[in-house]
Amino acid sequence: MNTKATLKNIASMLGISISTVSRALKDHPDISNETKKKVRELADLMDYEPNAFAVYLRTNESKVIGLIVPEISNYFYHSFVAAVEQEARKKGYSLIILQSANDAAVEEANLKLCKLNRVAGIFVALTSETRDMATFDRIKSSGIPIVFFDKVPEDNHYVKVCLADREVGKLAARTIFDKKKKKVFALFGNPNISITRKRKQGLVDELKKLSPFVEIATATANNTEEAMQATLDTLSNKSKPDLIFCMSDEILTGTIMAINKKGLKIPKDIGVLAVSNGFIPKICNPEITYIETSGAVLGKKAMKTFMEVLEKGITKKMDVIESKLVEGGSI
Amino acid sequence: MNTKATLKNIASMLGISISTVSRALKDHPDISNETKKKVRELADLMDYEPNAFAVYLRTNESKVIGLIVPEISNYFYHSFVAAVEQEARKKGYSLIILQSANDAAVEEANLKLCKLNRVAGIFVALTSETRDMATFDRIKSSGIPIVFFDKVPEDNHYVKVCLADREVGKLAARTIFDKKKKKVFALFGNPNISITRKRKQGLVDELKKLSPFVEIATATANNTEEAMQATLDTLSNKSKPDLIFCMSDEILTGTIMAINKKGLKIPKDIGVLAVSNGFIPKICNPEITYIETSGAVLGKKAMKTFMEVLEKGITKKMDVIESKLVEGGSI
DNA sequence: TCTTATATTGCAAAGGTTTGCGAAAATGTT
DNA sequence: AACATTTTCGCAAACCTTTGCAATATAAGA
Repeated sequence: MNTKATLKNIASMLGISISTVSRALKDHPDISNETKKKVRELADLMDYEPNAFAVYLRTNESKVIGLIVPEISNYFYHSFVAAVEQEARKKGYSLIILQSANDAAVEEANLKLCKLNRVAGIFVALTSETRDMATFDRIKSSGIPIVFFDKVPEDNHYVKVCLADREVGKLAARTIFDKKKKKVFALFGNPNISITRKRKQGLVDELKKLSPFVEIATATANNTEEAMQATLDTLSNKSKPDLIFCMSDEILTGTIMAINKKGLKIPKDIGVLAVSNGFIPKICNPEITYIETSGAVLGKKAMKTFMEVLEKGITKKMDVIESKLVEGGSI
Repeated sequence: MNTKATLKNIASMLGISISTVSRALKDHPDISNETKKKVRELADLMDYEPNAFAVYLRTNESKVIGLIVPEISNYFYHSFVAAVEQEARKKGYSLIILQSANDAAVEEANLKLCKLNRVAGIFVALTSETRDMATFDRIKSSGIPIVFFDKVPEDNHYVKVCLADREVGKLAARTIFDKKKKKVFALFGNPNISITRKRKQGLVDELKKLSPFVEIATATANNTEEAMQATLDTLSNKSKPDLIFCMSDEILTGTIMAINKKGLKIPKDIGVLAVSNGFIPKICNPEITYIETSGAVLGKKAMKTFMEVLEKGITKKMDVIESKLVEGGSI
């Protein structure tokens, strides 16, 4: 390994001072063109890159964003992550990605890690176990902006970017009503998280409002496996529902497996309506009708909000993404 | 914000020197238990965390790993990412995740970013466009270990972790032969990457060896869309194949969509055999028979290899993961 | 020629940590 | 009591960059 490419080495090789080199490289007006040229040439030759750690240490501004999700390998989140990564790069940021494995303790450890890495900001989707927001509050008050997305806290003194969850529920209700379904089995995720409650409320309330004659049964499942089991149970009843509503891709996956296992045909034997980003619905036959929730769109919005927070020092805000119905052939 | 939690502040508050505080916190034998206790208590109280950047600057050892994939939101990779993240955390590392969007230029930019962030090491799955390994070589010779996974370079002077691609092809061939299929349409990904070539070779050669009577046609597709189109074209021929082999989940997705569009039934009208991590095969009806390739397993292996490289300074190595057949009902 | 303004450059401190080495204090040994 | 050991701690340099301010050189003006 040759001499390391540092300001110091460049300076000594050129017989000028470190500060001159530093300024030359950032095109500071104080430096003569001649010197700039010399410096740039040698810097290029040596493949100089400023030491990000030293820069941070001096400027106290890191260009890394922490991103904490319950699980990356999950339907919605990886498209969110992909979008954020892309947007972040455009702004010169990189991403440190952490998974909380739906465990509040791991989530806390991850927060620590973010703090330790002095990230410029943190994006978080809460676990369903998260009760205590104290750590978040501490970090926030230590000056690191936090943007919550998707699984957000209910209090409104945070910066949040999420889906119009209640509207999602309502839209589902209206679809069910329009399609004249009479007996609905609605399957939700973990009841602790706010999006579950909101989607459920939206669905149930709106459905009641639209018609007193639609029967609705609800259940919750924490993962695909449970969703499959719950669906199997329901389908074994003497009086089957005529439509199953699935709150998420995770749930939908389990439901589809169950329906397949039972040998039932969609939509002849049973209808399916899901909330999804569309990937799974589109590989089914017939395609599943779904209410679209795009991780990519949410990701872009989240990054935009983050930049605003950074620039304007906002501490509370709630951005909401609208959803729309995408018709397949499953109802 | 109170006084910042730094060694300096702790030292001055306790009336001792910075070095004593530093050593006390890492349980250095030179320091008396009494002092250690005092220091620890105040440090806890102040919520002290060492400044990672300063530590790095001093020690030249960062605890961040760079991970570059063509796309996160893709079938195989996000489970790989998830696994690596988990293993990395156990070892005290965090992950910076970058996407190369299957663009060699972006890949290069990402490499730069890794270098700039002085990562401890880099995991890379090459894009199908990557021709020039010069940047990789430069980084490697600058002392940053690189572990290639899945889409690896062919030269054997790199550290690689990959699937037994040729074996995957052979296993597919044996399966096809066992199931007595006569007319195979094999759909592969981008022909530039080595795994495509290897899988194809394995399949074609083995099939020839097993029986001269099996007809095989091959095609390539760069994405789901192209795979669907290619499948549609084949299925429109007067003489349909009796089995379609899909090299990856991406391809499989397109093929399934095409089969659905055509209204064909699996396995009655056509058989399907895929290489997959199992997720998509399991939500199909009937479940698709596939040769398993687990991103999670590969991820664990990659992390293990990385630690070896770090500790023993290995510069060339090739780890291979075996695969097995998982029977569904699609053949 | 002397002053004043302008264009260039260098000095040095700061940011927080680690660590080799030397200093001081405590303890042990005759 | 004099010396040797051991225990405990502090000094200061180094890692690399940024930046306010001072310094020097050059050009312009009188």
